[in-house]
Amino acid sequence: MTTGADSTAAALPRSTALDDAAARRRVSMADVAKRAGVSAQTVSRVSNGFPGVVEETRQAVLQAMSELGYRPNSAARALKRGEFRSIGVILFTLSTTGNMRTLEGIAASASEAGYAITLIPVSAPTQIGVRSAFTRLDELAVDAVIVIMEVHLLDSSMFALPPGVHVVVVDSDAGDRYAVVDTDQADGARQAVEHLLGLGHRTVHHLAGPEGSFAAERRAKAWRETLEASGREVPEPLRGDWSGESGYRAGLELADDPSCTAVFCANDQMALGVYRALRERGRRVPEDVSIVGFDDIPDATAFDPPLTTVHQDFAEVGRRCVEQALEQVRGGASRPGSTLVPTHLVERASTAAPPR
Amino acid sequence: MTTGADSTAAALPRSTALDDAAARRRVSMADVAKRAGVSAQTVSRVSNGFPGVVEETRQAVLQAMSELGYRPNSAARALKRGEFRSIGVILFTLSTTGNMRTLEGIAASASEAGYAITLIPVSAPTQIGVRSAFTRLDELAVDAVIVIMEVHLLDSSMFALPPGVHVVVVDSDAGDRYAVVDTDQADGARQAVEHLLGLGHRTVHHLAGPEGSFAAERRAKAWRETLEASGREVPEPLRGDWSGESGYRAGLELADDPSCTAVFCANDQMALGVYRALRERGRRVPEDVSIVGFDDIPDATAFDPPLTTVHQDFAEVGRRCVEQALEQVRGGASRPGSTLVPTHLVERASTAAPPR
DNA sequence: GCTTTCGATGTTTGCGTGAACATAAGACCA
DNA sequence: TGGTCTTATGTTCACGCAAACATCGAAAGC
Repeated sequence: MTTGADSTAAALPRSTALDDAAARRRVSMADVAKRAGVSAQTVSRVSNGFPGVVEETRQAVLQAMSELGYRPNSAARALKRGEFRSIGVILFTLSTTGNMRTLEGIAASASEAGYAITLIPVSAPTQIGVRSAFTRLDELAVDAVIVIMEVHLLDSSMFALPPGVHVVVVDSDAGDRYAVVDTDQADGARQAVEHLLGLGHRTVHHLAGPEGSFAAERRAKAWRETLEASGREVPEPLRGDWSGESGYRAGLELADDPSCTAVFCANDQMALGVYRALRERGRRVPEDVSIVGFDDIPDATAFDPPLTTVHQDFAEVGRRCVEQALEQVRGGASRPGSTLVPTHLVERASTAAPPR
Repeated sequence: MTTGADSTAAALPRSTALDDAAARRRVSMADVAKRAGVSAQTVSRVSNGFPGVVEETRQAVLQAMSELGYRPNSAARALKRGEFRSIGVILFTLSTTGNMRTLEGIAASASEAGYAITLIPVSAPTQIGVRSAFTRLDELAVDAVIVIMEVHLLDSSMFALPPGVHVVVVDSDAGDRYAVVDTDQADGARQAVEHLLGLGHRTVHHLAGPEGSFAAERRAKAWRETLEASGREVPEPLRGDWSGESGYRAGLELADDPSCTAVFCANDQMALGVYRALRERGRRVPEDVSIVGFDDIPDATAFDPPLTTVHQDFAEVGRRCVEQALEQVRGGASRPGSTLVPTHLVERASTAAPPR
């Protein structure tokens, strides 16, 4: 860039050079003020909609603004106000329905509250990846951070958390240390299992999510406890990695077990894989085997048969996250504690009474 | 968190009231400078890794920084430097594989280049929604904007685009006005159709995306042209809205048409719905009807049968977007023109020769 | 021994805003 | 008519940082 010469010229009231400089440099309040024949402060007042500016002046300023194409400089604003009006979101992947939807909810609520969202991607779900994301926070213009991630990855990094940055965590059990928002996964799992037991199944098999996932753990735990509470036998759970592929592999095992009449899958995608495996083995859903999923992805209605699954209100999760974050920003204090968003079972066509 | 008091106490060995005030304020370079016994400028040099600071001094500054928990104030930095090091992304929904993946790609590339991503959600895919998103741009700290959206919604709003903001558009035909990045959808559609014709199908039916979608139009157009180029009959295309539900409804029609032996679906989710409709009507995939999708969503391998589909490299799209955006930021000029990312057909098990 | 040079560090300044304070010009009342 | 409010507008300054320039001390060259 070689604007140096121009800006120097701008200091001197000259003709062409000045125009050039003004064109190159961004329009500031001072430019608008000069054009409108008022002081910069008056421009500021108009810009912020403050009272005490007579209508005539206001119009003159407004006109000068639009003529010059004035945009307030948010850096200067942030510097002056000491806040950025932006919330950072740290996450590893958008590839799961939950994360994606939660992010959407966050984005919607934040923009409604006049806050921007700054995405902080984590390159890899490792301590190093997470740590580097948090390091990047140092130079990021955010007032609060929402972490969508298994918090056990964070433990050691969290100590490096810059003070003054408020944190809300999703999908974690760190309610003792941070503000946590999540869906009531345990209750969702309970509803799923009880629904199947209510249909007459002797017990319910479980295709769990990967190890190390709190979501998977919570769902598995609630499944087990619900069975135990009813005095049912608890079959050995299978494990997938959330993918349809892994569901298919697990489904093959399940299909070979004639005692298996009901499966609670930890997410919908794995359920899709299970469908395929069962069909391949000649077992019908729901006549021979009932399936319940978790998430209620949009495609669940297009599954064949449409999937009975546990619906999670991710938009609400996002909303609460922002709510918590802003509360902290405004209150200045961190407030540990959990917020649970209710889940509910959506009954479609993949469950039925067991075969006799 | 109330650790502030400690660090302040160290900086200013004075009374409580003062400590409190300083604790509330963020640590600035001046604080670090005082603590380390150097000038603020030296702190700045260390902070930016500039040369000309003797190792001993550097260490002292570094130590003072960490003792005080110093974080550079990015607002002040942006104000001084005249750039934000942030790219805005305007999009309506994350709910489609493409948008989500593209966003991921953008986020990854941007953070690699030292840029942050600011999400600018559009509340509704209407002129008003889009316009308000662009208006919000005024107060947003971004150097460039990537628009992931059907550009025909933008037309009139674009005139209000603040000067000095560079734009890259995804999924659009506005290559004459803006820098556009997209996958080579026409070629993908061509490959899909030719694959089916190559298997011996007389013609290929098409389940198109919604009206007004450029992606849908492009795919439909290429489908038609490929058929025409081979001198095949062009059946009336059906229309869905990208959802599995709409695919199911269209599939029902398709199933009733005995002449239909091959369907090219404009996306994978609709293909899933078609699967279900065909199965309900007793038509097998691929023995009776071959299906090809578009997108290659992760679940495509878990479909039953695994779906043959057109793969799009969204990560690459995101990468190119950032590349284009940064080029504009650095070059200062807007550069219209299209960048096409190749697509390719992934053959799985949903296609076969037609029944005889 | 005296300047010259250069490397390390300090001082000044201004980026664009908006809070706080200052001023000017009427309006109103006694 | 003089004084007191009120209202509209202007001035000053600081936010935190870093570019530009200034200074200082020591090593190098004569």
